[in-house]
Amino acid sequence: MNEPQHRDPDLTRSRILDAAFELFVEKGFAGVSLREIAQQSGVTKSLIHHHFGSKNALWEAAKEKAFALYTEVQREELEQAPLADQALLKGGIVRYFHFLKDNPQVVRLFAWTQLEGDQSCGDMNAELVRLGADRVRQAQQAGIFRDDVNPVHVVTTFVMTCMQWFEARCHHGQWQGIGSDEEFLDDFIEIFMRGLEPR
Amino acid sequence: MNEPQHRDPDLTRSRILDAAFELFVEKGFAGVSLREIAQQSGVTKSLIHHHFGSKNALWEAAKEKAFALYTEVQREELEQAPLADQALLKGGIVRYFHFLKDNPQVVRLFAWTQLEGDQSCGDMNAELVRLGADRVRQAQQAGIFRDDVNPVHVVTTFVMTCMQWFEARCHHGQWQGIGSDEEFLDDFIEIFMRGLEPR
DNA sequence: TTATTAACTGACCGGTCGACCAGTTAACTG
DNA sequence: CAGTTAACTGGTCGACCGGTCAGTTAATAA
Repeated sequence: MNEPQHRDPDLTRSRILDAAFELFVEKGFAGVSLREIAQQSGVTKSLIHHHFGSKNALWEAAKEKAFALYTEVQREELEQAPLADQALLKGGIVRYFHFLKDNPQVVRLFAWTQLEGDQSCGDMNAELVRLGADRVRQAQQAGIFRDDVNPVHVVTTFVMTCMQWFEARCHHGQWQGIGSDEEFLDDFIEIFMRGLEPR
Repeated sequence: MNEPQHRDPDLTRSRILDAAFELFVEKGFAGVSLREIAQQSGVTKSLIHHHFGSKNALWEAAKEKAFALYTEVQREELEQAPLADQALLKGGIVRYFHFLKDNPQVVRLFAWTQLEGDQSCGDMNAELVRLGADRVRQAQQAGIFRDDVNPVHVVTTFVMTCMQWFEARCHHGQWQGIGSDEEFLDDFIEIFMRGLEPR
């Protein structure tokens, strides 16, 4: 039987990273102090420097953690067999929407990096958008989508709407007459998919 | 002829507010110090406290400045005579898009407040959305738009897409195959308007 | 001209920031 | 077992934070 270890650098590292991730998502880079992260993760401030070097490096690590999950899930989705009919394309949108709903931290971290002007995660998205645009192009060639619009713009519209829905929740949450996540998604898909139908 | 005044409190106030606005838009509330604002506006830090009381109050004043412009322009737009045909509705979207393009600071300040969880400017938007939804409802009743979707969702989709386009510019700016502002707007309107056509 | 008000200054406050470092201790290696 | 490495601690650094205050100066009202 393994005796309980007094030291576990991997665990320590991940506890720091988890706490940093949570706090950065909540308040952004400038809004969080290393002392806060140290307290929340139950380690000393010096240990953070020991494991990550600086606040900036920790921030980069937190972003990487979030976007690794995002990239992995989306690439897996996009590298499946081409979606042959409208119902499957619709399913792709629904799954993307629910991924964001289940991972609101990713959405917030995206937003923080956007405001920072950080291009790195835009670059990371670039390949996913390329794959998505390929899918749209296939659907256009198959006659499922109209072919007089830029496939990249189709993907962009759909991605941005889903992102902004969750990012702006605190804004539109109080609007009179607005529906639930699912009701909004239904209406958006209705409009979006019909707008993409060939004449 | 007026002799040049040695003191001009109104000018001082507005110079502070302008500098604060610019810096808050750039870096957010937590990312800006009063010393920075003092330096940029050419006044002493104490004067900022004299005119605004605290950093928080200055932040509120900066938000108010941005959103006053936004609200005024949009209300004016929405209180015109009801838009009777598709071309006019399309024109409303185009004007909104270009307003955001011409006032990127407003978009960024919206984004900062969203991440802060500030509901006040969501509330401010609420009335505009109500007016917009009324317009959509009128178009539905006139048979210009399909009537099987929630009018609030129509407005929300359109507002969010325009907002996110400019907010996420640093992300999608590098994507391969993406078009200019105008090309994206054309495609979005194409999809969105056709998606709203009655069967 | 004088009194009052308010714009404005510079110094200073306690507190927090990220970073650094010398020293300690536990785990690993040969 | 001794020797090396690295995880970990506590204390400290200079810089900067938002805010306060006593004092000065310019505009204004009586």
